[in-house]
Amino acid sequence: METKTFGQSLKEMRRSKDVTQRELAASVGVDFSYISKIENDRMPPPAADTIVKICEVLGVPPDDLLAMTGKMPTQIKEAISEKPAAQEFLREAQNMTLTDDEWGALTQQLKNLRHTKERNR
Amino acid sequence: METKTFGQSLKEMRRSKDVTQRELAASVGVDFSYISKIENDRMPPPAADTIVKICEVLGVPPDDLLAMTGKMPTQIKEAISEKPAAQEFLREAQNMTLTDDEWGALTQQLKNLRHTKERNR
DNA sequence: AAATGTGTTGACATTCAACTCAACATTATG
DNA sequence: CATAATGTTGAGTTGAATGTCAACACATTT
Repeated sequence: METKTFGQSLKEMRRSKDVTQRELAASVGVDFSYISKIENDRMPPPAADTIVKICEVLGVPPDDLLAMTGKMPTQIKEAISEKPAAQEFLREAQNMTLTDDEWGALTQQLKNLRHTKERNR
Repeated sequence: METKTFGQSLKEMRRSKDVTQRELAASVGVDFSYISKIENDRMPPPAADTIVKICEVLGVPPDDLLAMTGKMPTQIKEAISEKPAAQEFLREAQNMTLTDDEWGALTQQLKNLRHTKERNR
């Protein structure tokens, strides 16, 4: 399974929206040459927040690109930073080295959590 | 509820173990003046990995100090970076802005997850 | 072919976290 | 008090992340 690079993915996304590097760069607020380098994998992927902006401009969800880089948007990072309970959860999870399936199960339970609450109102 | 600062906590921990700043610094591998600044909150808390080392030297679990700083050890960060499933979970959790109680519930379910598995073996 | 739009490249700039170094101040001990 | 041990402070350093700028190349249109 040949996985696409970050740059390749971005280039495809941008072209599919019929946007030039300069247009994208201007909207995002970076230099257009930077977009070029990213698309050709001459530089590492941009900061998480920049990725989010790029995706906003292109009108696509940032999840895929973010996942490729292993970066987390500032917003999410901060939310976790402020929550000791969340950190404890993560440390536990780390200790247990969860599988993807197990993470999936937890995501499901996350949703159930709220649904249960709804029912209890 | 007057919460202790990071520096205050560290200073107490260190003194309770009867260790000097220089001793601690040497064992951890930083300059002793840095320890001083941290203890007096003249500088922000050190990197997560340094906090962990400090706690190892002092023989205490790093969890409390880490929680105060909102930082995550490299090891944990990397583990998450490599797990898209974990990132998806975190994004979901972020969208839902979980309460501490809800995080607690999830931590509990995290443990159940494994217990269930054990039973199923 | 000239001008214009678009993409690429190399060198350099900026910012920030996380420290170090040298000097001085304070506290404890003989 | 003298000396050593310990702690404090201000200025500077270092490396990584995240870009910018200027120059050039290529492709397209007029």
